[in-house]
Amino acid sequence: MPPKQLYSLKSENIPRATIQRLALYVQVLEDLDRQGTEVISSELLAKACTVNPSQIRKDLAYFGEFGVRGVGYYIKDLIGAIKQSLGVDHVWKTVLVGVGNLGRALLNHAEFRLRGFDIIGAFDCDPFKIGEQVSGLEVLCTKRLKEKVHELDVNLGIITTPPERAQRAANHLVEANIHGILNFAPARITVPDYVYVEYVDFFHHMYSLAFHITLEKER
Amino acid sequence: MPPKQLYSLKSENIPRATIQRLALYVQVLEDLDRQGTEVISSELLAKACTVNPSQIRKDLAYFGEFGVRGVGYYIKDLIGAIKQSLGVDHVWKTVLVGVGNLGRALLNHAEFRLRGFDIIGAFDCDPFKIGEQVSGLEVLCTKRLKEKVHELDVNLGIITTPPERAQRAANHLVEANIHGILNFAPARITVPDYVYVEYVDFFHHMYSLAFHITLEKER
DNA sequence: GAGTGTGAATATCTTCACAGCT
DNA sequence: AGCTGTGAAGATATTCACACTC
Repeated sequence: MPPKQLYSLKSENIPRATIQRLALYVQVLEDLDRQGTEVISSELLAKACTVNPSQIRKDLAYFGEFGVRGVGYYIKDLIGAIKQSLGVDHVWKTVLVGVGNLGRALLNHAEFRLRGFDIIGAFDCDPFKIGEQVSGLEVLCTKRLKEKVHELDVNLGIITTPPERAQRAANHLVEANIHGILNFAPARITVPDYVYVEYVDFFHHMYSLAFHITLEKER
Repeated sequence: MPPKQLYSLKSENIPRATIQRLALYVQVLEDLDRQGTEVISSELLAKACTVNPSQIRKDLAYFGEFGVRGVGYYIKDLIGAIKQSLGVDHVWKTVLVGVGNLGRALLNHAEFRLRGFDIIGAFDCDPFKIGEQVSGLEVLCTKRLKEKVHELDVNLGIITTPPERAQRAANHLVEANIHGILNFAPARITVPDYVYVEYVDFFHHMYSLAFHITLEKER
């Protein structure tokens, strides 16, 4: 028998695309909330997200019934419900490996903390960088990652190393018992099954732009 | 009758996922090429990309027949074929709007030029930033974007402004007749149909990590 | 023998359409 | 009357399985 859950997951297999859209809904809903809107229908939210209204209702239905028939969704409640469903209703402690240009930019990116991701450790293997202060954090030697992660009870890791060092960074994170990795390095990494990896690769997006523009031009 | 094409597109409707995977194949293939491998089967490439071998063959089949039965794919040839299919066999001139932490990091990111995306203009509306030199470029006022884009024949735009200024940046890019936009700002933007937009939102990925880890813990 | 290219089968995701609540 | 929640239908994407080629 499965353990009792914090929220009602109606199905085991939630499409990956649904999760991505939920993150989008939160973004758009928080915008609407700031603007003072209190209630919204799936139709209007759909328009703002450029998706189909049924899509939104289906996506939400995986987690529960958050709407009111004849009325729509109370925005504040819905934001709360989605955030709880996604597990972002609390702060996630995060470490970053690779203090290059991109790493620095992310460490200085205030939005991370704002969105519930608190980067509490910065690591690099370059002796010239170790000891440096970046955005209020002292850059530490990657060898000390495991120790620090245990000390501070960290859950997530971000890799911003050059591609050739991404696998080593991943190994350190796995060794430190981190179960979620966001990899910005343009390189595949191999990790055990229980570690979940997300890739952010700008070039894949640039390639996609190039392709679609080329296609359009040829028409 | 459609105009003659540079490469043989077998179908009009190529899945978006296929394009993303092709970019991944190029990445992995270039790695293999650097390591000196000359030929690879769909099975081995599939393993390296963690996808299904038929998937690879199907993806490639949209563009042509690049393999040799009984042998596999010649890596150098395949890289060339995919790059040509995607339209990344030549340099794409690119401008960037929003010279904040992230913008600076991208301007300093040598890999962009290496991968065929040459960022030749940096724009911002902050008078304190205008005139500053970043990675060999003078930061210009966003008002001069149109003029510069025409002068230099630019095709792609990157938005790295704060979310509240993303739409204005997009308007400037559309005005300058740019047809492809990579938007790093965590905000939806509205553009005409003929403009293709790709979104890069770190937080969507962070949310996804949070969700999958939460799910795993509850099991 | 080995491995591609591809139609057919399967799985997955999206949209429709409407019953059911407020 | 209005809008959600959802089974059924439709569209898309992935995988299988094998004919075909080197």
